[in-house]
Amino acid sequence: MPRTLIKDLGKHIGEKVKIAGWVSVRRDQGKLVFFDFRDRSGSVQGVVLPKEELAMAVAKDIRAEYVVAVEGSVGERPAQNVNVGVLNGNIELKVEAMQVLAAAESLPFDMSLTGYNLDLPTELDHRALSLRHPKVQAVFKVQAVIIGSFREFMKSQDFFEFQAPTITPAMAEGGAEVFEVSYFDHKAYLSQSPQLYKQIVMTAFERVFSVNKIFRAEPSVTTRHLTEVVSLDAEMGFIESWQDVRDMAEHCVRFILDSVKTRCVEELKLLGADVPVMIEHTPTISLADALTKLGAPADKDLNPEQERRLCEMIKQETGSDFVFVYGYPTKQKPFYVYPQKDNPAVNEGMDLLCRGVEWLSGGRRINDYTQLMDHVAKWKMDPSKIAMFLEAFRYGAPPEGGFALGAERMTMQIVGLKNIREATMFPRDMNRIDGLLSSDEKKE
RNA sequence: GCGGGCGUAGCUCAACUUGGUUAGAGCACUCCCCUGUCACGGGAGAGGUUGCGGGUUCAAGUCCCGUCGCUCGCGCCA
Repeated sequence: MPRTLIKDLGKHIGEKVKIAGWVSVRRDQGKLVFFDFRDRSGSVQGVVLPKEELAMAVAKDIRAEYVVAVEGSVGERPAQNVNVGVLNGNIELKVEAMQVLAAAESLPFDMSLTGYNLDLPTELDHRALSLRHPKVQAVFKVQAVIIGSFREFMKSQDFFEFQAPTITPAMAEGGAEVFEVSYFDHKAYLSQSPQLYKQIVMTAFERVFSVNKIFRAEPSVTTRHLTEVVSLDAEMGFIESWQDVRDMAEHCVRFILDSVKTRCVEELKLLGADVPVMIEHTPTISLADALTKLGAPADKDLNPEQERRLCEMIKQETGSDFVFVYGYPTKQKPFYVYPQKDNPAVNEGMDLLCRGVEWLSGGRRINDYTQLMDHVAKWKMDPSKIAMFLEAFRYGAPPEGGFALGAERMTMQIVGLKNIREATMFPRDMNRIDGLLSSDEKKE
């Protein structure tokens, strides 16, 4: 008999079916035994009646997370036992035969829907198991929709998808620390950003995007930093100003939020998620104005506490959970960021903040080769280390800009998690690569 | 790197403030009971070097010092 998916059982009332999946829980009533069965499509209650002696004999030994194949008939539940508003709440599988496909040892923690409550280190130490919990699965289903709808949106805007390299030479883009790789007889580095590559590819394909892992060797242990993250990158030519980049970024984020709201209804409900509000025109404020608003010294960047306060103020004034901040000190940002024409000390870089956390950064880039070389010199960079990048601009590059989104940070904030590690299936940080590094031997 | 918090059963937590018989509970586990349960219910049982080391004391899970680990905040970082 072919396998029927659990979500389709409602179409087979009165029929004999076969399902296969995991046992979420057994409720033993003595003469009656109930199960919740689960497969990739959903859950259903099974009941083993006393007359099914063979099935009952098997059922008595089955515990949570056993993998089973079950044959039986789909029946409507007695009226008083219907669960309204739940998948298969009106039906149950009357078990006639059960086969154990794989046994499971007793679980190291409470996997029940109501009792699941783990400290983060325990959740991560047992990732293979915690990944089976509906609430954990919901987080990663939302994340898959975020990344998928980023792709969908960029393609709808005629952006070309390319694969950025992970192994890079020493480009010294400045900023973040990089991981060194032993590369045959040489040193190479893990990419901390596809920035220069996406600009190169832009000069050939005009509008480009990439979805790839980036790596940062920062000694940061915070609730919003990882050493390995998914970066959603976009770059576009023929802009007139940085506002064109902002508008594209805003449409992109709006599309992603709308996709999640329509495609992840059950997941958001299960997680009790409060999706951030994006209003018609996202408030946009210069860094200088933001600092004035906060009563902060004029020459600094926003610290985390100020980012939170700014977001709270904007939320109160406009109802928006998002705010664009633009115009950063030119010297404090990478060499490729475009300085304002009338005030070159300030650039056309921008960030998108949401509820105190940075979701996106981007802006306009320098496309004029002479100006670029001038910055390379001022930033004391070695042109031979970024020769490929410079070549793209030496031979004609349009006015351009782009942005990058952090997929894990978006996931974290959309579903309302406190720690980015919960929004990452296999998080890497200073203390952990799957297991805790402190339990390994240190390298000499 | 700096500062705070925490470390008790497989998991989540009590007991610590004010040191005092045998360190408790829920879930999980083992056994028993239950014909309509809703990630059940009832009964019994097993499960602990209180992270580790030292100190104070008649007596330390509890107070002190050290150490290791985790965690939160800052810094760094986008």
